[in-house]
Amino acid sequence: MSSNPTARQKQILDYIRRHRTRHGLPPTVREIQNHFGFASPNAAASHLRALEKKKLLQREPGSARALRVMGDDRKEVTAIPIYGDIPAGFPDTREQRPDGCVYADLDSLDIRRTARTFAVRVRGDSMTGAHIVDGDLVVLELREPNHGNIVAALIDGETTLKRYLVRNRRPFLRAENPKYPDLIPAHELVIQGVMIALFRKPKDAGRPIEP
Amino acid sequence: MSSNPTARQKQILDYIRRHRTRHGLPPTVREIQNHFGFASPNAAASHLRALEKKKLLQREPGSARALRVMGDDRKEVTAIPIYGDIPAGFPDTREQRPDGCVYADLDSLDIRRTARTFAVRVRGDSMTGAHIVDGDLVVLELREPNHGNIVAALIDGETTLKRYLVRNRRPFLRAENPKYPDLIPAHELVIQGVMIALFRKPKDAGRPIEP
DNA sequence: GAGAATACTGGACATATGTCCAGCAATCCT
DNA sequence: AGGATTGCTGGACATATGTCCAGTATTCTC
Repeated sequence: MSSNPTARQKQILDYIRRHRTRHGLPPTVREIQNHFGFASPNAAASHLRALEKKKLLQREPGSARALRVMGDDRKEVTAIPIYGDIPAGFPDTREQRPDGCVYADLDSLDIRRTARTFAVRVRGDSMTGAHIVDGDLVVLELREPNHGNIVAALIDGETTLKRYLVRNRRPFLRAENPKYPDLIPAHELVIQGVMIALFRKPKDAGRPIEP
Repeated sequence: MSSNPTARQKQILDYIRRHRTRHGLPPTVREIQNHFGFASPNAAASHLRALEKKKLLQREPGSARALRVMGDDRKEVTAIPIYGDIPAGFPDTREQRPDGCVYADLDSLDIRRTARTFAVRVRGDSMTGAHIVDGDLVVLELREPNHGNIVAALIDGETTLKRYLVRNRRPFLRAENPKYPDLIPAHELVIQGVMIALFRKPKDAGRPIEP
């Protein structure tokens, strides 16, 4: 019976979430009022009432800031392991040691829980034509690729990112960089994953000294 | 000057932590009082005062439940609001309506909790030279840009992504695409944010039909 | 066209909550 | 011995905060 929020109600929910992560606690009714410029606290309160009715929010009557956005606990943060170097035989062996993890929610990445997802740090310039550059973190899903997908493939014991193409029913790999030739697999094509997301943190994001 | 808590003060800190993870928000002074069986709220309040003095706790005077255990910045997922369209005057006006949120952990993005962070959906091809393409989600931080940073700037009432450069002490903007000329600001340069991360979910990440 | 839901304004009230003052006993420091 | 710190009791106050009532306008729904 939990219906969907209206556009306005979605904004309220987002504000509550944002306030919680920024300040460590949910906002008060009047903080919501001020943020949205309401003239009365009742405007905010009635939104909360509506959201509670829709079971999108839980409240504790009479208790300050006692707001709990439902489904936020369910908003699972997936830990995606980062493999700097993928050895042969992946993903059957379990000896890989992730160089860390990146955390993101399922909705943002459109990740299916059942899927095996991992990330690779991109090295080289073989995919600059697809605007994937050295240092990027590419999130991959373990599945069969479709024509045109960008995939991580195992070639000569090394993992590289290439575009997966099919011509005359024969799959081959193409680097998105004229410097590199197409790769026609001699025997078998080992696809380790299909790109579903990209994550970049510029190195030059220099920050001023903290005050 | 941050000394160590006494045994009792440690219990207080632990209770605050536990309450926060269990209920989603820190306790009130009187909730602490009741939990420890104090006869007066002042008993709890003076503990909080002592903890704040030792810099183990941060409080917001006059604000309910505004307790923050220091050094407790766990791996928390930040909700970053996505602004599809940023109106003039941002960020002073409060009329912005996020089109949603993207969630990521603080470590991945190197986000400071105090910083104001938001995201913009990239439109156009003005930054393809920097490998930022249409549809990308750019995470920005509200701060002064440095030479070479990629920034969101307000030009003619529209927000566009450009590289921020300084020559002869004069700042100007450069699109990373030869199609577009440099932008020398006539009067004032309105910088809305500095890029700290990029997030891409390929549209062509075609998936096979779910079983 | 009636009714419900949404999205508010405006004012008011009860209480939840942070804070302050005065005081007491025990412990630690020097 | 004396002062500072800790750990409380007891009472009180100001306000921060949740909540309620009445009313208006718009949009959606059937």
